[in-house]
Amino acid sequence: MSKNEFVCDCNVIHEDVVTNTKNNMPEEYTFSKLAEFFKIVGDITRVKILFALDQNEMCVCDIANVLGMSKSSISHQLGTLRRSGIVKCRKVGKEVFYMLDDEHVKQVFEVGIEHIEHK
Amino acid sequence: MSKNEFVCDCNVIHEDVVTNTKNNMPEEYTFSKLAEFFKIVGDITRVKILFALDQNEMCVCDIANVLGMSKSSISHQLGTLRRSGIVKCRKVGKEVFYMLDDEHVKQVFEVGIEHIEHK
DNA sequence: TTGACAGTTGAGTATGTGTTCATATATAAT
DNA sequence: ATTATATATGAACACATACTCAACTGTCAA
Repeated sequence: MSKNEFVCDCNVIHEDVVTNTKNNMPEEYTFSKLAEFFKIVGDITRVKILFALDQNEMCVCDIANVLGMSKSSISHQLGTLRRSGIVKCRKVGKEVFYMLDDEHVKQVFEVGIEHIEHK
Repeated sequence: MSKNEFVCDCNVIHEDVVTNTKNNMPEEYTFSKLAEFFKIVGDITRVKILFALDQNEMCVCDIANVLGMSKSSISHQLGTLRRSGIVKCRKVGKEVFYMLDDEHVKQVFEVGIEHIEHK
């Protein structure tokens, strides 16, 4: 217990780097939110939905047609996106129009596309 | 088969929007790459690793200590990050130093943090 | 050569997740 | 009221994935 105040099975190789980095790490909550956000975008169906909604607000049927998928599946994914605050909707009669909730989503696409084009 | 040339069980509500959006959609490969990239970043362990490597290049033991996790687990995740081209490494004796492979990763963090702070 | 150590890797397991199916809700039209 | 339609939702299934454990490779030191 003299030199191992860390909760893992490793020796500390570069103790100064480890200590400094530990001190600079944001709190768990920040990482959690960050990862959750990217995880939502990191699904091919949802990324397609977001791309479509970046062009037009659309109802569930429209999106299902654009992606060639079932309404149920799209509705589930829209629920996920809505609960994550990435998408919002307005109801008009029987139809529900979905749109992007956040202007950052466009920026997310740009960064991502820039990355994959850079490779 | 007269009005349903789409591969799903829905009626087309706004056919013009659907057709236009379909025409503007990038190819499957682009979406696939885009989603894959965000999926990799969208894990709390990997996002922590990337944040740490954004500050210093580090060996596996260092990262394991910073995150308080096992070397094996970190090594697995570093393999994933390396195979995705997000991280690269250099070997020095027994140690393997990992670093960010891509200058866009910093930008990804910025966009993500901006998003979660905006909420 | 032998032992110690940094790191990798495959198998196993537990958990998470995306889609489908069936059903429910809500609104509009007849 | 009844029917049709647009969407939502819970359960179930199939598949993916993050961690652990054990075994392995490669490098350094004695």
